[in-house]
Amino acid sequence: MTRDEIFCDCKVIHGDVVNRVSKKMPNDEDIYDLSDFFKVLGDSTRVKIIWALDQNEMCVCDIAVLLNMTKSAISHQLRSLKQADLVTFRKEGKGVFYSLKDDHVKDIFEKGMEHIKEEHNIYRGTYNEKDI
Amino acid sequence: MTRDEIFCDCKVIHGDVVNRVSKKMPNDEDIYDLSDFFKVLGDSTRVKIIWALDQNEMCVCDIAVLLNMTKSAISHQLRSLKQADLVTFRKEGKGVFYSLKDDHVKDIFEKGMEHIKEEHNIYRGTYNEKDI
DNA sequence: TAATCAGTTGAACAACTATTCAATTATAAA
DNA sequence: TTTATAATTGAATAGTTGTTCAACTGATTA
Repeated sequence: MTRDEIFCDCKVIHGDVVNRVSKKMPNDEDIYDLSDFFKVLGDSTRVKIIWALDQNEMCVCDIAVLLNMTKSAISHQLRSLKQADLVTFRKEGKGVFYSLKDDHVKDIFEKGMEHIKEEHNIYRGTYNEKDI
Repeated sequence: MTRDEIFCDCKVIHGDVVNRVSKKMPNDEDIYDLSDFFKVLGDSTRVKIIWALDQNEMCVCDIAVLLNMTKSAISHQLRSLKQADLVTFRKEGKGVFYSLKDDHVKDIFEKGMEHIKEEHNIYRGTYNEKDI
């Protein structure tokens, strides 16, 4: 009994493909880590914070004013970014100064922007949407 | 009246930094597009689908069996991926075969994996995996 | 000491989202 | 035609998440 007959309302057409791909799939832990990582980047507030910190280290108040949000909201988001190892911080007097931890994110942002800009170009040129 | 005195319970310490960074910030539309793009990648099911389609084009049934999920659930997720212009499809008989639309995602996944693996290395020493 | 400000935290709430379920469409074969 | 399978769709639901609010900690200063 092969993988493609286990359950579900499918008579799989390409059991060979499924089996081959199945063996090459990353383990679940890596999948979850990866999607969790992108989940952190999937919020406009956090994207803004990352973008800002890429320009300059900033304290919570600075970010709050920059984004026109409360210190509490910013602090909560910084906690997520800290847990995801995207930002680090140093304390100075009453203030806490945050900064980016490494530059992987910058590369990823650039790639993401490329993707977005290309989609824009597609729509401006030939449009082909929903023609089923 | 400068940016840093508008509102909020902060006496901003670094108004100069805030103003400078503020001018360099991307416009809101780009920020939202970027975070929406990452939001699509921020789900383990969609990550698995993308990873699978990077190996081979597959029909909905194939993916459903591979991930041990219902066709309906897969179809819903494929819709998200389609809307985000990450996948495309071709019809053949009763089946619909999906495949990756471009290779931006592959680059981004690799960068993301690098980030994750580096975090692991912090905890487990400096062992570095380089196969592929 | 008391007062002030930067920042954090937890609970509550509203908004969002992934999956399930049932119904439906579409193509192919009997 | 009828039957069967692939795939899609919409509604409902359970789980997740971002922000607000209030209370709190800790460092600085009067």
